[in-house]
Amino acid sequence: MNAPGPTISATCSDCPIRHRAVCAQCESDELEQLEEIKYYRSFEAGQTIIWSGDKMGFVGSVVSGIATLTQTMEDGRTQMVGLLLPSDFVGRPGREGAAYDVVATTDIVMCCFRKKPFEDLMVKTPRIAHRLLEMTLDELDAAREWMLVLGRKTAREKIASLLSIIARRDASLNTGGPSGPMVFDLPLTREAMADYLGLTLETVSRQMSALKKDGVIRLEGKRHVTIPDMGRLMEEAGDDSDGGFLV
Amino acid sequence: MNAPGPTISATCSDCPIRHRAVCAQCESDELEQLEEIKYYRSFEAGQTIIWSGDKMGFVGSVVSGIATLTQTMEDGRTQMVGLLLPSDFVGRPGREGAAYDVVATTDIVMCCFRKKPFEDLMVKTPRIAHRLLEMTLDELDAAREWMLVLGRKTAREKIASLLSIIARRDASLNTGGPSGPMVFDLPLTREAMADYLGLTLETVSRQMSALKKDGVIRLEGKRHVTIPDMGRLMEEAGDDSDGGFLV
DNA sequence: AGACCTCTTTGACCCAGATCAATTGGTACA
DNA sequence: TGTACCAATTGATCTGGGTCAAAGAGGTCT
Repeated sequence: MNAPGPTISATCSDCPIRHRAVCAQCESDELEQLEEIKYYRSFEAGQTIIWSGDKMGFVGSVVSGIATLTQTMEDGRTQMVGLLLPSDFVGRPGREGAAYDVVATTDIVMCCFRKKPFEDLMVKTPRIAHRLLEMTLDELDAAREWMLVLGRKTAREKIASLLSIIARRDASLNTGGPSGPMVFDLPLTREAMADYLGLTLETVSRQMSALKKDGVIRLEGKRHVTIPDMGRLMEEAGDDSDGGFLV
Repeated sequence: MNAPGPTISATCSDCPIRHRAVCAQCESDELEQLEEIKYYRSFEAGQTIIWSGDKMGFVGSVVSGIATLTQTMEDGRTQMVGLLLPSDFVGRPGREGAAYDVVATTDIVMCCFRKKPFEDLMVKTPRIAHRLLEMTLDELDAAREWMLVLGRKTAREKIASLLSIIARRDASLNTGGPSGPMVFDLPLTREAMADYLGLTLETVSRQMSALKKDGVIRLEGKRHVTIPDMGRLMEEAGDDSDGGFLV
């Protein structure tokens, strides 16, 4: 697909692998070993990184950019089943094939580990295995939280839920706490939002307009969003507990 | 809640823990150690086994009966996020609180391990940790498969999807292969089915009647189901690949 | 500047599934 | 044998979101 990304100069110290993904609590010698089998790859917006059913040669995490996990029915209906933001992990150690398409939504850089050596390392260092279990449990929680969104929320609540997730993730990476207005650029087209939420793009557009009219969000251009009152948004989303869900 | 189940005479040899859950590939001395911290509990139909937010003192797997994982919004809307059939595992090693309610749908017997000793054992025996990672990845796949059902399928397809899951799970436990008609008892009320599928109970009832009228299923009484042609049911479900999804 | 993109918004209409309500059937209990 | 209770069915009507169609709003290329 793509040559190891020579375009970026990232070193492990700015690679999110350090603070959120695999080696969060690793000892330095374990980090060392991860370093040795690490490499970078970059993909352009729109490119499919992994096709469902393909065998995956690597695992890794997102350094910059956005990707999505998508499932498609034969007649073309698609449902996004996961959103990969910087520092999120992709891959199924111990599994052969991919279960869904992974598609780059923006230009994206990934920090990869070849699968075989990674699995070997995992066997030798239980700490990495435990960390992976933890990450997988997080993803499972997020997936189940999302099942509630898909199954029971209205279109307006769905949009609000998605915005609040993106806002929180964005904030935790860039700025300080969630006090005061939050500002971010939507990394998704209306169509991608629709695929995530089980809606049509027209409904997404209408509900965005409605939330704007009601002052819940402010929009400059199509993508630049300001959220004056995060609490208000979360009420709209139907989860009043500021409950920590994580995508 | 309940005393360790003296009502059952199960020994580990008939406990599903052996063939599908934690110790599937364990050595005998590891099994030995699991035996030591194992105990049984039983719950009555309708009883809540664990409340969302409670701290959970145990992990375990279902020996007999059915339980569900359920999420509830403040206004009472509920979404079932998982179905626990015999041999399924519950619990989040390394996590404090439960993320959702676990409710016994029928009378149920569980094979439990106290959490602390189980976690200790997990640290000592990487094989158990790996087995857990595998199980969690399975659950994640199932959850994401279900996201497609919730987000993109019609009511009829949803019902067919649920029936085909239950039929396959049931068959793999009781009879031989999936050839010839399949027969089973629905372990869920129409309301529970609705909560699983993001529908109302009336819609579930109507679609069950429609599938019956069209000869896709046969019904005796309210719960006893015969599926004359499994392939037909799977077409109705919208997944034509006989794809292995596992609840 | 104009032609051509792709993404987005908005309007008009329709329908699958929700809602409200009445009826049926089974079974437990007195 | 009646009444009380629950799960399930079925009917009538309403509505949120889908569908189809037309425009607007930035971009980019020549």
